[in-house]
Amino acid sequence: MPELPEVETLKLGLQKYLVGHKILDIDILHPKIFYGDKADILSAKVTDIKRVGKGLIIELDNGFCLAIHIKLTGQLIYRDLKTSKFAVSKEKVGTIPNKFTHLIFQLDSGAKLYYNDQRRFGWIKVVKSNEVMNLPFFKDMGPEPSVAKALEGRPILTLEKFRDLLSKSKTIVKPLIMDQKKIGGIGNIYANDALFLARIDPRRKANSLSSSEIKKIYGAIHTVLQKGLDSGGASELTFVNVLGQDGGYQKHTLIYGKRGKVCPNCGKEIKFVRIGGRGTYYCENCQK
DNA sequence: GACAATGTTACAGT
DNA sequence: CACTGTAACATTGT
Repeated sequence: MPELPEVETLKLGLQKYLVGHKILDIDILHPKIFYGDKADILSAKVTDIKRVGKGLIIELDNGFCLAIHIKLTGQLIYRDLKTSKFAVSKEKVGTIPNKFTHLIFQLDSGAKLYYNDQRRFGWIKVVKSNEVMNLPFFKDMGPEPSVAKALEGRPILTLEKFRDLLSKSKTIVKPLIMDQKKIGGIGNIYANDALFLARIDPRRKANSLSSSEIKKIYGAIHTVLQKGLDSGGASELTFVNVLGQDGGYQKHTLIYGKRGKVCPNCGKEIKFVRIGGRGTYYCENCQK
């Protein structure tokens, strides 16, 4: 997914194009994706879009909201008279709607919001606005790196909190920073790149890291997330922005995905191992 | 065919 | 309770 920079990219796009629109109807082509009663939101108007970690919230003006998680392969694509003229990513979207389109939100003035999802892991839930943070995925979400604005009131990942978290955990550092209950928003691409940038071996135990190493990782996390955001996200699998266009970070990863290639820092071969079930790339020479 | 893929959760085991 | 590993969800690409 869509990790924090990708979801933030979507959020900004939805804010620009969706706010002010009324939801007239929802075509549910695949029921597994949609939870709740669509009658609760018909003719409601979108007032704002929020982000909680890798989750999205579409706020409505009738006391309800839509909580969204696009998991690995979800897409939210907005089309109206104007944006229909923009070309969508030929490779990641093709035509719209397509065989992976599972929900179509019919908006006023003929605008539409499409939810596509190749693997159908994602979900969209109708929830009362004042209960949305009770959803397990949102309730347990850890503090947010401060590169992008999250929902008001969400805790921020300060260096002190980060230091406290790492120094008290016996877990391996890479799965720890990817644990959404510990930190909201970091996934496999940015975890790999942040640890490479900080020159830390992803297999290190968190509580073995020195104070200055922790500070380096903290800085590196913010640097790579910001870079991801500046590139409009990473379109490694199927991610596209709200206009259906590719992001650029996948072309600029530091080490993620470079299996069999050489380290950009020292030229030695990049190692690939599995840590916590996830593909992990690192340079034995540079990351200690 | 085998294996891997930006995520999350449930469960079994240590 | 803390932590690790595995499978599951479904599909595509190498």
